[in-house]
Amino acid sequence: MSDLLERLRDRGWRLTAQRRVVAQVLDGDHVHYTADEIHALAVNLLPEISRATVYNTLGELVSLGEVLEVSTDGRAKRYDPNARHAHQHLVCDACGTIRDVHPAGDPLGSLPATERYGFTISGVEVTYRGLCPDCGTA
Amino acid sequence: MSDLLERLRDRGWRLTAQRRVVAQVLDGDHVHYTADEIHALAVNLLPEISRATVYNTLGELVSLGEVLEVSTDGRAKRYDPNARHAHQHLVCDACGTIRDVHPAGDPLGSLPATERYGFTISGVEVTYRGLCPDCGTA
DNA sequence: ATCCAGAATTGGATCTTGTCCAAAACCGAA
DNA sequence: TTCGGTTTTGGACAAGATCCAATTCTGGAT
Repeated sequence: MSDLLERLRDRGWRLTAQRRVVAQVLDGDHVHYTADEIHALAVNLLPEISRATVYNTLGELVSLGEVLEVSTDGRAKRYDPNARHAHQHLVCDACGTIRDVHPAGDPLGSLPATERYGFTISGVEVTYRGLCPDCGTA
Repeated sequence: MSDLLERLRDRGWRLTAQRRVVAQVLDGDHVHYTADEIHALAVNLLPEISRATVYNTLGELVSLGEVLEVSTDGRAKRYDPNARHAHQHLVCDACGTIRDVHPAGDPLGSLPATERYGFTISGVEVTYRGLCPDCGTA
């Protein structure tokens, strides 16, 4: 966690109590939260933090490349603090939970030119879908 | 298009003017629309159709497996009438446009057991991201 | 051709997610 | 300690989507 905060200070971030708390909540988990979940967790540590600040801070972390924004279906976006390591996601179709996975194989190469339709391709995402342990046994 | 309508009638669907129009709008395109775009197109053909009906109909088509719901980032969901053929998506990060692609290679196999964390996996999605021809030259 | 029960449609209210703004509070360099 | 510029706040707002009771309509039965 201090890793992240140090990187941010080096980039000129002011270290406010609010930002520290958001960083602390995000730290190192492999199951990702929505902005409102992060807000709820942050409130436990700092009761007066506002929703807008959590959204602002998450947005800045995404811009800086420290956190990834992951969205599934019409649900709320989730924030993945594990932006530095290549990985894929496992999504529960019932409750929306997202987990990181680190598959062995290389994700397929890029698209053949005949399938690009003039697009400039910058990346590939691979998402596995299914039911998490909690929802699967219902 | 009548293919789709016939399959639906076989499953006990009542064929209303509204449903016919939604099916007609969805028919066979490889660039996918949002619900509101579909509503706008439907209004051209049937001025009094309501937004709720378009949402209802799309939801039913998704439940029946005739249409896929595709969502990207915080944007509106898009509807992919091409549910019966395996394919992947090409998404424009600037304007949200989605196109189908039909890559040659098999999408990677399923996840190794050690990476499943108790999930029951039902599918894999592969999405290429980039800029479409219109947005890329800006 | 007509009737009728149940299914579908309507449109407005409502919910959720997320963004925006001006005022107030705060951080940290000097 | 002071001060300027950065952050935070919270309430208003916007977009996407869902819900609901009242109304309309479909299609099988007659």
